[in-house]
Amino acid sequence: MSRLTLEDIAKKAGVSRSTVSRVVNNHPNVSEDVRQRVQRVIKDTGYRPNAAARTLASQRSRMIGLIYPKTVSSVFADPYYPRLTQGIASACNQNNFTLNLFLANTIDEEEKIISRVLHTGFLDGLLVEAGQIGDQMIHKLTQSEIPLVVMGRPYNASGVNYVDIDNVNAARKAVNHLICLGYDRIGTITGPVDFTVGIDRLEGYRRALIENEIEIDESLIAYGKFAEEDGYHAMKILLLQKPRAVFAASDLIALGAMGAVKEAGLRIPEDIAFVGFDDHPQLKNPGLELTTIRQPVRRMGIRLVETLLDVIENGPAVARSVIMETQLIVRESCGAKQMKASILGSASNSVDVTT
Amino acid sequence: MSRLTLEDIAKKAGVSRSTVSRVVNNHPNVSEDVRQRVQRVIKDTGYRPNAAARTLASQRSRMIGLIYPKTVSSVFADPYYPRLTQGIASACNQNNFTLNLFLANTIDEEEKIISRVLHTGFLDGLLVEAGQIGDQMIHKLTQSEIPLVVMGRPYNASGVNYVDIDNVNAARKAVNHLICLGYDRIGTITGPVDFTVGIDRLEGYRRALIENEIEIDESLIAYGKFAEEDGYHAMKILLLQKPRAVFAASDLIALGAMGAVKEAGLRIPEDIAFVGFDDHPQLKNPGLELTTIRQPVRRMGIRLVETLLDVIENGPAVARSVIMETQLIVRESCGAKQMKASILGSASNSVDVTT
DNA sequence: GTGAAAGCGCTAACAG
DNA sequence: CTGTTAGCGCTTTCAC
Repeated sequence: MSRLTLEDIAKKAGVSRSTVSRVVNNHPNVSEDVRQRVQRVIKDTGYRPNAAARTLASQRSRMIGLIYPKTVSSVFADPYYPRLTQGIASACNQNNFTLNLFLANTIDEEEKIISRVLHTGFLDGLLVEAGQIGDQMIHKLTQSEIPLVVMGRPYNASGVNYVDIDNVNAARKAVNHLICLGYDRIGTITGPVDFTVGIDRLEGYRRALIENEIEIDESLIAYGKFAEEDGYHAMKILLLQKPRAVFAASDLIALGAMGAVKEAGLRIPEDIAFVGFDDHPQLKNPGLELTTIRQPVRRMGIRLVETLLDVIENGPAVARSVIMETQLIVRESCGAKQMKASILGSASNSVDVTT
Repeated sequence: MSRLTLEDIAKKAGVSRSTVSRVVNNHPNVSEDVRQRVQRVIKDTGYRPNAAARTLASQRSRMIGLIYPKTVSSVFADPYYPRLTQGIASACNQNNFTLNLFLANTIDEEEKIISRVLHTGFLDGLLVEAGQIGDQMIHKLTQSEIPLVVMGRPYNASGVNYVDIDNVNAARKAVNHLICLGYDRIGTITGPVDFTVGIDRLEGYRRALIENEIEIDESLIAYGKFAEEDGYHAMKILLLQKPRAVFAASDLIALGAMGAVKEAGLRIPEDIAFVGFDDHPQLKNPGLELTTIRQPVRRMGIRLVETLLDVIENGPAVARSVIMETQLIVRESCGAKQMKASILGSASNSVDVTT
């Protein structure tokens, strides 16, 4: 228990309370010897300032909130969120901030969280997952003055700070890779199209085809969410269209889809080639190395915090939008490695192209 | 912004600050009409008390901390932790507590977190993952007076509160199921044996064999961590011993191991039967339904919070240890369903046996 | 049942 | 460079 107060330290060091406060807060106006003396006492006694008192007096808590709306907290176990959360937590540690986690399961919980977070004033800033299109959470949060950064581009992005990747171009890059490898009948299994990320990756697929003057065949587009079983079921349907290659909007989708392909007795990539999206390290499938788009999830978490601290520090005058780089990681599932050198050459060009 | 203070509300309602405070805190000594009047004003103005001021004055913050030590935060993306965290977050919402998340990546971060959490006095209690055996985190935390509940039985459990399942008996139940089905040469792939959970599940495997007077063949024990690739690599080795059935200490291990089995051209369960551990819903493998031990991870999270609130409320006089129930879930991978009715009968007996 | 008053432990002017 | 002095907004005795 932090029974010790500033007063106690002041007494022991033979100075006033304010001087101790200055030392604790690294204020410049303290003579070197006094600083030393006070720091000694602090160290010897193990004194730590009381957080609540500090917050009350300074109106800053060094706490930020991390909100996952109900539309995403149900899929919180998707490797994406833990990884992102790790990055966020890491950056908080780095900057001596404390992270408050809010997972909303129901619309009621969302309301409760919003009201708590906005009005009790114990948070310096807020990180919110973009969530489903039409979700009112972000809208409500922007009404208030609290510094806010959104994870993922919100549907109506005007004036709100966010950190994201360029999903359209990343997906385009993935599909272009398949086109470069010479495949025809390239299909896709989409993510949820009521999230910008799902829409954007589908849009990227379309653009790649259009750019290469390939007609878009709607029957080669199967709709899913991001989960493994979505991939499995969507692939079952897609198989009827006999695609030669598939761009899956997430690694999890790719995993499920590849399961369906194997079940059908087909080989990967000889019969159907795959490119996924995410490159989650923990999804390493030892049997089949997945070609995929790597997004720097952990670093995005760090960047989110840094952006938020910037807003907290320097005000919200300009809206920040940070776009992180992605990278095509070529492994076995796309068939590039099996192909002859000449094609490999043109394919490996795309490896280093970042959005 | 919570520009409004108690004072403002008091003025508007024509009462004193203390009365408003009483209303806010549901104190009994307020006449009904005054209570009504004050509540009206609060509602109309949208007043919310300032959290820092409250904490400072009352010495209670309604915040609890959730700490993942460095030995587990690296595997935070294992579905177990997100699920547990969901349960914890949900219970916090339920009880109007705020959750502070601490993920330690390095030993330095651990130190920093401990010191912050113990001495700045802004937390009413603490939840800590048990972590690796020999980890000093819990030891350090128990030194302080702060209410503490550990997730998973700590290695030296004397006097510390914890919530866990009975890993030994759950594993025993799983292996017994395989024995009942008539398999010989039952192997296991363990979890990390520097965690109590890894040790306990291995112990359960051993006990089941001993109980049934089956000699333990150490070459049928392959050591892994909990990850999918551990399962894959361990199985590669185990295959040389030609096991007829395998108890995997986690679903992820089972997944990886089954991949290796398929790669070897063997069938599940006809050639090798499997039982896993966890029953993570998001790991539904559409190709092969895994027989496994279900542990109520989300409910464990809820229970952790409830136990902690109990300690906060009623003091640490008695040490709480809560053991949650587990359940054997019979699906395809163990081969029970393919077997003839008589054997099925005896097997299904074990289905409802809970620890 | 209600109000007055004294802090909770700290920060931040303001003098000096 | 240092000390004094007000608060930050709330809870909580203690009188009445």
